[in-house]
Amino acid sequence: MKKIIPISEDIKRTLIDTLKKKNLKLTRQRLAIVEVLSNDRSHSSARTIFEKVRQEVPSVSLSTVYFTLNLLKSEGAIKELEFYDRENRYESDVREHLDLICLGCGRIVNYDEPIPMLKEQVIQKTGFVMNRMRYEYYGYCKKCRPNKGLF
Amino acid sequence: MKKIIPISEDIKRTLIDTLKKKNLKLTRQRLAIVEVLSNDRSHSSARTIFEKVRQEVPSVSLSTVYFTLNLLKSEGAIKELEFYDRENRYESDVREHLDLICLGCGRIVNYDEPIPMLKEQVIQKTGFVMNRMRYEYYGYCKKCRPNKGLF
DNA sequence: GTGACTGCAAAGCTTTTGCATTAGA
DNA sequence: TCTAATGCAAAAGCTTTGCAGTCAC
Repeated sequence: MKKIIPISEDIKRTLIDTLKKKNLKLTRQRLAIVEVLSNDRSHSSARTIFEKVRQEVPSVSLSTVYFTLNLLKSEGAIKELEFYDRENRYESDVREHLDLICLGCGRIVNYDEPIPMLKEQVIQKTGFVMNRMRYEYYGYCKKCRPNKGLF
Repeated sequence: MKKIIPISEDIKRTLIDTLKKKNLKLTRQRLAIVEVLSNDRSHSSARTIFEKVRQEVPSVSLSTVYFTLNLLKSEGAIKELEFYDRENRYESDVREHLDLICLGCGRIVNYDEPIPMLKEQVIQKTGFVMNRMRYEYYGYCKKCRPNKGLF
């Protein structure tokens, strides 16, 4: 019987394996960053990740955080998202999904239901080959909606 | 018989009407910015728009360009997109569409075929009400693909 | 005429870089 | 040991802001 592994453990393992596979060092800083990333469902910014990592490794620097995030990003192990509030956000769940971005509270929630893919259609009509996608809806979540009216 | 209006004229009119409706002044700088935006199919950055406007109004400043772009953005007349090369891009075609972003040549092309909307589905399952969407595919266009292989 | 707009310079933020020091394998 | 990774400070790039002068209405 297959043991059920929580998604965060799964992600953590993927991130560590990514580093190991490339013979990259598993430093305390990197392990702490991986820990934060894999437990984070809220699409944190580099600064937020830095603050959290600092609780574990007080001496960590922002440049180390950026360096590691770029490393993981270039290996495709995490996704980077630019948003309209100027700070980039990072997420460790690289499965294809729609992000719901609340303009009220700023929260970003994954919509995990399957979404229709246009891959085939696009390549046929335009010759454009997709590597990676980004689907985002900007609007208001259930909690913030009452303050804003329905539309 | 309805006269056929090129889309850029249409957009130009919309942008100017937006300004007029809000009692905003139609300065030389703003008119030049509107002109550039409405003729631009390439999702220009603020700097690029600035360079183009400068040909018409040599004294224009970057801050004026940013100020005006933010004005039009806050009125919903243009869209701002953050991309992975650090400069934001602006587009005046606010109709819903998929952007195809080539990682080779950097070009951004609109995919104008209809795309399935999940609006109803999302609001039903999550209570999230969408205002604005963003669909993007990152990959390689027909021209750049040969250098990169199919996948 | 008057308040909104402009242009300049300077500041603000996020992200990157250079380099001496440190530490993982 | 030996090289990659770290941390610091400084730089780089994009965007915003403060303010005095200017211009559209």
